[in-house]
Amino acid sequence: MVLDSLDLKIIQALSQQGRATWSELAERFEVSSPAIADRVRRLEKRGILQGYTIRLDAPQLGYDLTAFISVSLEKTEHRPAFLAYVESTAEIQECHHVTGSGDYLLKVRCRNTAQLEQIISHGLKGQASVGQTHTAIVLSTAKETLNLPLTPD
Amino acid sequence: MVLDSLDLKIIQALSQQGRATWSELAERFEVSSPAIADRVRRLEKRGILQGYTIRLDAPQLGYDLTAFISVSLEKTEHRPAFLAYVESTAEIQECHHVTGSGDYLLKVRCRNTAQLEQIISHGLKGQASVGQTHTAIVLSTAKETLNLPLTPD
DNA sequence: ATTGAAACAATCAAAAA
DNA sequence: TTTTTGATTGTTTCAAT
Repeated sequence: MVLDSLDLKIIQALSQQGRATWSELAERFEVSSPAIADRVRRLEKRGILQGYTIRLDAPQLGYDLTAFISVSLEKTEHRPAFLAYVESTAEIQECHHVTGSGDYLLKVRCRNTAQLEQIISHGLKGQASVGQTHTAIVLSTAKETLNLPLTPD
Repeated sequence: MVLDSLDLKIIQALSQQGRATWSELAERFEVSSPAIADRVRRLEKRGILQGYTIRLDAPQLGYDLTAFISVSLEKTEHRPAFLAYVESTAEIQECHHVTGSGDYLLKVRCRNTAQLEQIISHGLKGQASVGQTHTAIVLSTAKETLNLPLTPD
């Protein structure tokens, strides 16, 4: 089953205004609000719409430091322990298995360099599987969004 | 002006359930719903809570390919044109100025390798300022969240 | 920050496209 | 199967405290 143009318009609208009311969207797209509610419920059920969240200003919350850490794993048998560490560490926002020089690319948000050091030297290097790491500190962020380029007909 | 424990609890709750009703939060945190509404309005006004959005399943929407592209800029005078290109390209979800070998680290979501090639060979390499690029393809993603580790007292 | 009233939005069942 | 309508329920908002 495919997405029609109304589904895409709803997804696009909620990407920008995740708390838009069904009646707002109903008016904007010229359908009834139960129709919007139904579409959204179905998108949720299909797992396309996974949930609702907020965009935060990390620096205002004391998170002034963002870093990307490339991690090479040596002992592949300890990979589950590494992934469990990643899962349990709230400062690690993203963890991707990637091609290229490192095995995993981590996006980390932390309060300061002391906390970053803690994560690299104790958290990551403390994992039996972790070999080399390479850290790139974010100096500034020009763009950061979750939006996907959806093209409603 | 600082955040108190109720502010942090609201932020944390909305991070997980961005459409939670004020009355739900009011009951959970044992205050009235106008109190929740007021806190949220103030967090929005201060720019701490920047907005509401949704989490999408990118593969189900046809975005099967995620890549991180490290970009080196040569002619620094064309940097604004590069940033304008980044801004105008919906497939580029993130662009960070970073320390280390490349100047910028881009997170890109696209439909397939053909589209990735288009972005690298025409989009990026078409910019006067862009020198070398290094692309890491995401094989799988173990973690991907916007949440910050907030510690309510 | 709370209370209570008014305005508004979401949901459900029935029915129609 | 999906949408609309209209009634009901629940939520947000506002003024007063």
